[in-house]
Formats: sequence, structure tokens, C-alpha cells
Amino acid sequence: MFVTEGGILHADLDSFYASVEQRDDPRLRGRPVVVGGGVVLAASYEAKAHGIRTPMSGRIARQLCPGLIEVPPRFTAYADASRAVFDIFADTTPLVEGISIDEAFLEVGGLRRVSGTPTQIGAALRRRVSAEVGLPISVGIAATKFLAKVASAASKPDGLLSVPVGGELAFLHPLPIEALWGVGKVTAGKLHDRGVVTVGDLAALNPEVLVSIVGPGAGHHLHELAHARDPRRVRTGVRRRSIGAQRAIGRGRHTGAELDATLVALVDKVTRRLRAGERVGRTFTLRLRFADFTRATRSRTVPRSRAGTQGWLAVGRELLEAAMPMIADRGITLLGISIGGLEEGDTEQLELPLAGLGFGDGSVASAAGAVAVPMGGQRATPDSARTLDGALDAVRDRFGMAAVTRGVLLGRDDQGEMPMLPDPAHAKRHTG
DNA sequence: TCTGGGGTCCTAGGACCC
DNA sequence: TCTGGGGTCCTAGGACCC
Repeated sequence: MFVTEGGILHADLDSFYASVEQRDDPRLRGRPVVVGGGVVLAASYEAKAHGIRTPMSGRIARQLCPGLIEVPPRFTAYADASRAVFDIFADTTPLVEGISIDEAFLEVGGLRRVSGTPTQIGAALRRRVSAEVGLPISVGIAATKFLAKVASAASKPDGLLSVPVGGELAFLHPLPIEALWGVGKVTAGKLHDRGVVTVGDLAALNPEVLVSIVGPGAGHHLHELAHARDPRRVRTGVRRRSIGAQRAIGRGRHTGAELDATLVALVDKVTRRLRAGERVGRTFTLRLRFADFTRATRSRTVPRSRAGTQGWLAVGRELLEAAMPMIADRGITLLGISIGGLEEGDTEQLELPLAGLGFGDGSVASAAGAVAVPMGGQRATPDSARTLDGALDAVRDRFGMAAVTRGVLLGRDDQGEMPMLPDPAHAKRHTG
């Protein structure tokens, strides 16, 4: 059979979060909707028609579109929808490479006899996602991953586009360089300064000149992409290399206690995810963002055997302590952590999860003294870790707690104080 | 335009080892 | 004693993506 189309399919849900909201609330359909709080996380096509983009501040978005409907994000709903769509991907071909919550590559080149041409498979996939999950999805088809991705973007909204074999350059060269994967604002600016505007312009550039503009790594990569050369295969089973969490904490002064409470909450969140995924890490990175939007990172690598929950908190505190002069100087607006160097690991050796007290508005957490309360060096069994995690979830649901400390929990609600976890020997009363 | 919360990969210098 | 090349690991920063 003469093959006229490539076998790689890129499937990309349209305005994912906003589409889920419109699916679940009929009143939002056909209306300009954005998902997000301070910034726009996703915009419906009706909102995009007003020039709204992500990540744009909510204030600007409201100015652009007076009738705009703003919805807070519901991440669990998006995760559920994503799972349902990925189940359909897996049902389509065993060769699926997920690249984010809402997009994936599918290798379907070998399925012609069983399932039809890539275009037929892509069309069937779109019908199934629409019928079974109720969401619009766009599909690009090409001989390479990169072109398939460009094709799906070009097909939006709710479309399908196949770049025929042999027609790659005709499709690619008129596009602006920003269409290339890896060309962002900075690189585009450098290239524009040289008069390079389209992918065709870039392809015509001597590779050595290109390297001198953007560096060797990006230079060779972009030269290849501009000639539609991309040898990367669809890979299954790609594992995450780091897990992190961050929190924007607004402008203004933040006390050391507040920052510590935030750090404790972040460490708790990340180490729970490590336990859930049975992974252990080696490198802890503290991320800071300042009022002028400059950033800094501080990292520390430790022996894997020492990488437990309490150990990570200690590392985080050391790094934060060392960064305090910089924080005092520049004014911190975001605190984040990530743990990298991940491997499958024996999570049984991890210490108990963090537990404790803290409230959503930070100030209370700080007033309550959200500090770690050691539990006498106890080791966690998988069961005790899960139990404690479950108890903490219940406490969070009930009190809206954000920051937590390790040790015994005492909560306070309308009924008065409530001991949340056993171990009275280490009870520490917080009156919030 | 004044900014969220996840991630990936690349570069470059220094320490250290053979 | 002074010198070389090559490799790995760690840290920090930056560009980019969704």
C-alpha cells in the first residue's frame, strides 16, 4: 500500500478546563467562560474571541470581555475527565505517550489493517471522546511528533488535520517561528532581530549562524525541526522526574513563621505524593519568586537513604533560613519546592507524614505556631502513613487547613477542641 | 499585561576523581 | 613538582511548555 500519511497522531483537548466546565454546567455553554482565580488558567472559545489568553490576569480578561463568566478550578473533575480520555487513547493503540493532562501522542501507523488509516482512526477517536466524555478534542496527524503537534494546533478548534507525506515543508515553512516547539518569547526575539520570521526563513539559515544566535543545543534542534526532521519515537512509560508544589503568597511582608508554615505545608503535600507513588528522591529545590518577579532557586542533594519526610523538611528549613537575607531584601511573593532525582523506592522507610495545625489564611497558622512537633522518631508503616494521611484529609476538609505541622492534631470548631490523632504524649495545644 | 501551578530540558562553572 | 585530558556530580539559573 502506498502510504500517503504519517502514523503519529497528536490528540489535544480543546480549552480543556473550560470545556469541562461547559460540559458540566449547561448555563455556561456558548458563553465566554474562563477558569481561574488571579490568572486565567483556561478560556472557552467564546472568551478567546475577545482576545483572552492564558495566562492573563483576571482583571485584564474582565476588561476585554464585560460579560465574562469566571469559574474557580475543579482539579479533581479535570483529572477524572483526563483519565476517561486516556482510557480511550489506550483503547485505540498500546503506544500512547502522555505529555500533559490534556494531550498525548499515539502511534497508529501499524494499525492500518486492524483499525484503518490514521485519519480514520483519528476521526473515530474524536467521535468517541465526544460521545463518551463529552469533550471536544483536536487531532493532528503526521510522520513526526513535532509535525503532528503543529497539525493539531492548526486544526483547532474541534478539528482534524493530516499533513501528507511529502507535503511537510509546504505546510511548515509559511508558519511563524513561534510555531516551533522550543521557540518562546526570548528565542523568537533573537531571531526576529535577524529578520527571521517564518519557519522557512529559519530553514534557509546556515546552521552555524543559527547556533551563534541561540546556542548549540537549541540551534541544531531548531534547524532539524525547520526541515521537518524529528526522529523522536512515541515512547510509553515515561516517568516523572520531579514532583513539586508551590504557593503564591502575595505582596507585602511575610514573617519567618508564615514562611515556615507554608514550607511545612508544601513539604507535606509533596511527600504525600511521593508516598502515594512509591517514589523516593534525592534533590530538594527551594524556589523563590520576588516582588519584582525575579526568581531564585536553592537546592541540596542528599543520600537517597536519608531522604525522608522529616529530612526534607529539615533541608527545606536550612535553605529557607539561608535565603532569609535575600527575602528581606527583595520581598517574596512565591514559595515553592520540588524534589527530583526520583526513583522507585521503598516508601516504608519514609517517616511519618507531617501533621498538625494551620489555617487557610496563613496569619492564623503563624499565630498558632505551625511548627514541627517531633513524634519521638517513630517510623511509619505503610498502614500508619495512609491512616495519618487520611486523618489529615479529613481535618483539612473540615477546617480548611492549609499548613500543617507534624505531631498531634488539635482542631477547633463550633463544638470546641477535638483531638484528631492519637499520641497524647506529644499533644501540643493550639488555640488558633 | 502584571502574573498560577505544575513540569521539562539545557548550560555553565566548580569540585572531585582517575 | 607541575602538568593534561576526560569524566561525573552538584548547584544555580534560564528558557520553554501546558
